[in-house]
Amino acid sequence: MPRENKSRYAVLGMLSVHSMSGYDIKKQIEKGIGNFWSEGYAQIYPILKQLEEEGLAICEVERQEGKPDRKVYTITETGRAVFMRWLTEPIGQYPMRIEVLLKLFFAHHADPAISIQHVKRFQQEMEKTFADYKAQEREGEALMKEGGERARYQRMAIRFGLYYSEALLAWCEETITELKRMEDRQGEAGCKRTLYSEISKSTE
Amino acid sequence: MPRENKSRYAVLGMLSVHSMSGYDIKKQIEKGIGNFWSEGYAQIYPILKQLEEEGLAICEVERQEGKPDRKVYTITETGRAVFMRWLTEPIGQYPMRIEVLLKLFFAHHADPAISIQHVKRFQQEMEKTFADYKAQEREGEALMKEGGERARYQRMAIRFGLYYSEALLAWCEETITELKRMEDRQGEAGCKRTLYSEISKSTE
DNA sequence: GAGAACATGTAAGCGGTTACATGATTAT
DNA sequence: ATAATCATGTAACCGCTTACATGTTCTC
Repeated sequence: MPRENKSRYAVLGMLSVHSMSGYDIKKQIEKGIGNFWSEGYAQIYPILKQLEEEGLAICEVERQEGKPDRKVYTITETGRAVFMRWLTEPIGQYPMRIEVLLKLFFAHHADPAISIQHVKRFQQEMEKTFADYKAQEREGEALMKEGGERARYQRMAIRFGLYYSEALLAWCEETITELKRMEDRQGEAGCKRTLYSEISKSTE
Repeated sequence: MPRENKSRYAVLGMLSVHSMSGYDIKKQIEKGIGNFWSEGYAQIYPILKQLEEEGLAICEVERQEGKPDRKVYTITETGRAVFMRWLTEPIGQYPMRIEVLLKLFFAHHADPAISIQHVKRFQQEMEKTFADYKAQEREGEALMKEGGERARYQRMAIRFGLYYSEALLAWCEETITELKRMEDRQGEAGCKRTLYSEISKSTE
């Protein structure tokens, strides 16, 4: 089976909540699911056009003063049906590609200091991610009290992010500690690491 | 800047460890970094050809009896230099696309039972991932005692997987519990969920 | 006899990113 | 002045997956 286009469903999903323009969709994706999903205009606009052609959404032009026209898209019943079909379909497993790990896997070729840099950068990213999710959690709590069903589901996605980023922050600390230990040991031995020299290690 | 081809570096990385054929590379990637990286033959073979053309690897044909010929590739010094440049370059952040979360985010349109299915499937995947990493950890311990520097780095990647999958397994349990609670509450109220009906909730 | 493992590739086509193109208004 | 926000799009290009193509040997 040919793999299906998930971007379509992200766009359709946004339209299932509110009618909006391509520009809005981008903003909403960034705000709502930006931590685990992203779409560019170069994806969104062609998809919207296509959805209209297929009768899954209709488009109305909204004139504005002092601002460009907006093309507001509304999901149709067919659109909702198609979206629901995707929503109920079982998920497929996604292949991951984690660049830090790829570099770490081959890092014995280089100085540990290089790896420390990589992991620290990843750590910064995770800290940002964690903070984002925390902020979203606080925001979400207000909505939860209003008794929104939707807020409950969104909270689950946020909790995912919290579990995820917290765990990986712990990994970063552990790993940086270990890398520093390796760096020290190397310093003691007076060995400088290059691609072609393998340091001889004394088994402690 | 145009984004660079990471698959090239995965292949080059494998060659930096041992000379091998495209077939071997596939196997080694699956075995060694399969949990966080994957490449298909349709990537590997053209890359190898290209690497040879660029002088980053050389190819020797090895004749075998009863088996097809093997084209064994060996990394050149230029190849190592190019690989090292990538290895020392800072990592870029990767955009994630997690399908479960996308579905969960819009799941208020559907019955909680659907979400339970999705999360359970994800849970199964994570259990497999966790078991894989655990097995790799045990294997790795043997190598660690031999005092391999490389084994230390590989262990860090494995630890990443353990932190990662353990955290997400915890999330799965929490989420399934919550979803079941929502399912029960819905059953009590006698409401059936469709796209167009919003259930009214009594604030407890 | 069927299927897995060994071994190397190509072609088609979608998916996704980057860069380009345009143009008005508002805030610093 | 300069940058940011609002707003919509296109073109080119690469990455990556899927499917196709071929042929032998060994195992069940």
